[in-house]
Amino acid sequence: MKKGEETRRNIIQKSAAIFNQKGYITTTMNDIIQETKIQKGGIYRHFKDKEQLMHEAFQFSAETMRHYLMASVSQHEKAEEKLIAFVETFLQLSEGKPMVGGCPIFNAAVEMDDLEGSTLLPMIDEAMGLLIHWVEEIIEEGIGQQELKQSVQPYDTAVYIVSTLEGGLVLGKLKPDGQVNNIIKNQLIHYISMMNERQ
Amino acid sequence: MKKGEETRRNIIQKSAAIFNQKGYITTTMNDIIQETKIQKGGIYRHFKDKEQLMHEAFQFSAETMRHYLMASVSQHEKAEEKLIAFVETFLQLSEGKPMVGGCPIFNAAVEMDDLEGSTLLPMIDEAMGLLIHWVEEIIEEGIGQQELKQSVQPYDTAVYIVSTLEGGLVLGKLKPDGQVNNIIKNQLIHYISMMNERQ
DNA sequence: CCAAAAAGATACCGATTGGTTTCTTTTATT
DNA sequence: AATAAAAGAAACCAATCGGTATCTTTTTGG
Repeated sequence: MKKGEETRRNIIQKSAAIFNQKGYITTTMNDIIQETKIQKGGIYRHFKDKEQLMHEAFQFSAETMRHYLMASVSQHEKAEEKLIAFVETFLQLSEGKPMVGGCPIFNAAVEMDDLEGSTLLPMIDEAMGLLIHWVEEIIEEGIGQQELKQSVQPYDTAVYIVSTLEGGLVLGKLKPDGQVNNIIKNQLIHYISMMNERQ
Repeated sequence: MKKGEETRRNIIQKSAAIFNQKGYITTTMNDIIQETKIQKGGIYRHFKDKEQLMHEAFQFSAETMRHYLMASVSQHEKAEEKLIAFVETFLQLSEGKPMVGGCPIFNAAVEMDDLEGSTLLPMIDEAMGLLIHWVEEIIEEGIGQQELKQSVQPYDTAVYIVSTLEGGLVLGKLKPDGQVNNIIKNQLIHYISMMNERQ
């Protein structure tokens, strides 16, 4: 890999972490300079403006999270196990895995959803849609394999699970003793177990 | 009421709405000037700095939401009905009632929870604690009145309900057709009904 | 109705914002 | 090793940030 491409990725990676903690608008180019140790001229050689860097950093964050979740979920065969793995892996975000600052899609959604003219919003919308659709597919497959009850509604269930996880992650950050995460995890696992065909 | 006090409240009210949509740090004094039609000198006569205005605006928003929820919940006698009223009234935030921009406590939490030195964070923490504790009390009373099952854990259930509502509210804003709100509402009402002593 | 006090407008301040220009250094290719 | 191209540093830019000082207007209490 050429040198330039390497620093380019480094800038995206570093700034993605800052964006996810401080927010996209709140984060300044000086914040990124401080973290990357690359001067303004060096950064603006790789990105035409802050907006482009925001876009690429967001996509990087969303992808990172998808891959991390995917690696965990794909280790299981049954739908119920996949869903539990999804829940547990998602809640690892509270421990900074695979990134600090919580769910990047959700954080960006809260920051941007009331701002007019946000060019990031379509990307956020798509990334959240992907996440929900993925859970939906896991459930659909589980129903097809007759592991989950036929009465389960895949989309509704996916929206419900993701909503609870996202909300719980934020509430857990206010009381950082891990108690909230355990509550959300236990309640969701119980909820998922109720979808099982047997019992 | 004296004239000054009137404008003071007006500034708090207007800026609270902007803060809840644009975020506290992102909102500029010029945004507030534009909305209140009061010049900078006029505003800074009532508030020593932006931080003080942020604090008072947040408390105003949190109180407004509490009062709105309280007015709805207190109309019911039984715990199950109270909880359902809480869920339905909370989700009215998606329609801008009693304020635009979603839940002010949660929005502020997402914005501030990773920022160091945020003087707003303790207030956010307290406001969210109040909200959860209130739901917890409704559940405790319901158990005491033998309306809800003894096996129900008040705190855990309160955290779970609020998490789902908060997450669902944000997800609903990305797809503003009201579908997500209906899903969250139906699932939570079903969840609450399972806590009922009979059935 | 009048003076004192309160409220508000205007103009300004230094610091910081995102962004650009220019110059130097490093990397890659022959 | 020489040279061109790529990468990065440094200095600078106008615009905007939060905040202040000063002046004018409006409200208030006697």
